[in-house]
Amino acid sequence: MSEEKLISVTFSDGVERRYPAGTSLFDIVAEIDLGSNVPLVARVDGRLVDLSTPVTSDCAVKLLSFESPEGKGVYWHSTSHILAQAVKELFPEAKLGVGPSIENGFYYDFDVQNPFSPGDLEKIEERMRRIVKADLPFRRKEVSRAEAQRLFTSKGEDYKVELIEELDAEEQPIIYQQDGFIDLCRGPHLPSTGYIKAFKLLSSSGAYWKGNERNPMLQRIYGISFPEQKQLDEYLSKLEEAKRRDHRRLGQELDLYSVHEDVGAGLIHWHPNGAVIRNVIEEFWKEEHWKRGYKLVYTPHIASERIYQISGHIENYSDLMYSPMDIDGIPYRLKPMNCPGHILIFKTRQRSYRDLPIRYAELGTVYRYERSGVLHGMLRVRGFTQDDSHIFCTEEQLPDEIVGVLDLVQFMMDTFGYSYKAYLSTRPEKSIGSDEAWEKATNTLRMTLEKMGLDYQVDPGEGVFYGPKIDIELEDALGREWQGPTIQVDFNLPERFDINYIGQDGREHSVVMIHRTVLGAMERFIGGLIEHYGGAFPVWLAPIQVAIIPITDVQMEYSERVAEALKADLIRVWVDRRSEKIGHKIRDAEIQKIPYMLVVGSREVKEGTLSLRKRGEGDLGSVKLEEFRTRILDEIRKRM
RNA sequence: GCCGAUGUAGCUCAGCAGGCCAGAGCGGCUCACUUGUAAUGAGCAUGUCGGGGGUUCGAAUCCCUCCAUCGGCUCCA
Repeated sequence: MSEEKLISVTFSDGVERRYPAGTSLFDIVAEIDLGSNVPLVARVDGRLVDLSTPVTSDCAVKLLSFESPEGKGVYWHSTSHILAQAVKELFPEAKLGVGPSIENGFYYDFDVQNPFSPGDLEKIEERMRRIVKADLPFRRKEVSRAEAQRLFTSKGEDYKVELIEELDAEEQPIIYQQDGFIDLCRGPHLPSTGYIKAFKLLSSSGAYWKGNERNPMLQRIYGISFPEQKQLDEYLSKLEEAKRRDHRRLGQELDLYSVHEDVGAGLIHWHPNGAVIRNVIEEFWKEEHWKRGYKLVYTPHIASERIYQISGHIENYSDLMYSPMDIDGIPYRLKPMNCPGHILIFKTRQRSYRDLPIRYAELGTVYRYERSGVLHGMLRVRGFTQDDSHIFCTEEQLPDEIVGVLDLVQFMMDTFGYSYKAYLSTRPEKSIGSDEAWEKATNTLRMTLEKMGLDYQVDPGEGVFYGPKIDIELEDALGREWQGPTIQVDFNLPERFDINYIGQDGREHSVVMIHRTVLGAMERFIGGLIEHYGGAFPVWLAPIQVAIIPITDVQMEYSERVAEALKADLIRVWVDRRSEKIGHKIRDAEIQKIPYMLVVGSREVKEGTLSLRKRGEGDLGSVKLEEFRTRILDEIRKRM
């Protein structure tokens, strides 16, 4: 009997086992009972590999199922290969682009004569089902560069050939094959196509090769897959839920806003209901800024082009600015940003160190040219109102100012029920300012985040050219991320505008300038809020806070009296005077997502009470007017 | 801006292998009902069939073009 060498495999749970050298992970897995947690791939000494990989020396192994991010990624990536195989079988002339896994699912890009139709997607799905059923193994093979070149050139896969040419010199091309389908791919992959239990192709669209708009446009197919049909159904119903919450749909149903072709794309008209929400938020915003030492200012919506030459906006942002209009022979522009105006106000007098910090804040409406294809409801528009502020301070004051802004951010986001993550963006390649200034400011931002105990990630090189920044990402009720507050230090404008202050030493010093927004823009923020709340706004924001529902006309007068009493406290009340059955009125109030309903019948009139009903919760029994008034005012005050 | 799809009543949608007055449901209006916690019934009216141009005896339907919207790409508050 030959001497079989045993090697030691340590699993992630600490268990150590011995196997003959050359045993594949797949065979190892077969011996272990892992319950329903089917392993898909493994990390061997930290490297992600196929289960078909043999273990040849002592190693640490971590088996990964669909429950892990890596497992999901591999699962989806393998599904994309199945998609590609199906497409190649049905459309042999299609050329392959790339087909990675993404945050939710996967895609694959193809160069085809005719874009895919919805009917094509069905046919492709059908073909994919056959490939899954055949349970074809994914086979990995390392090939030489020349071999890979020859192989993909002979297949006419120009894009793959391009990818091979771009491989690092030391990187060896790897191909994966299932059945007759061969793809250039780093892997790893599932053991076989049969692992895919439930999948769906979701959409197709154009996408530029390598994401560059000068490159040819390929046709991309998106899809998703899961180990269980139930998970796919859940995912699809989550998509449905997101659709139900879509701010464009709710904006229409709840009569919040509209956009008009005759006015122009991306320009929002706020209806009374939407305007209430905006007004309440703006009042709250102003109040909070007053409390925190900001001074509110207003600046004009158009300005001579000269100011944007000084600020550098013409130079750096001209493609997002609207063309000039001629006024008395001078070119004027619609305001794309509020900063120059605030700076001019700052500069109207000489500032002493005693004046600083100066915090100017403005709900400033700006207009920016957005390409037609990117417009999206209230979230991506061409005219919007930023909750903008510029803080002018000394270098010493910078840390405290950042703390102040972050504290405001936390307070605001807690009020709206968002959780959030912070990102620190450092110096990009193309930038202005000294190394020293960058380092100082970046460190200040970093130290402040740490001091406040905020979790943050560093985005290296993602800062703006004029300074480092902190971005806050919000997570909404559906777990989706939104771009939120941003705090930017600016080394550029103080220099361009030559803004400074007189220090204690009687000499001029340069001002440190911070741009910051907390909500971003009213349009985008409220569009996001609509989805966050699914249209069911908390009482303090609800356009109509109380619906009073008389059962018959006999209770109309009493109802009106109750309404008047509540209106006196600025509570937004509506009396449903329609000659409808109470069930109908309640249904409509629920659909309109009105937080409170007060049902008034003869019993209530006789007893001088109200029958209280809460949105989504149903009948709460009878209350006295005073009792209800106290309750709702308390909720409004607490911004519940 | 690019690729694809869509655009018919206030809303959601049917009609679109060209051909009598363009339809349904919801909503609206009128009338009746006076109602107890998620849809009372009857009647009436819905309209430059996205805009412009063309083909045709005849266009919501076919072609061209512009606009808007939707899904993506690229870009972004």
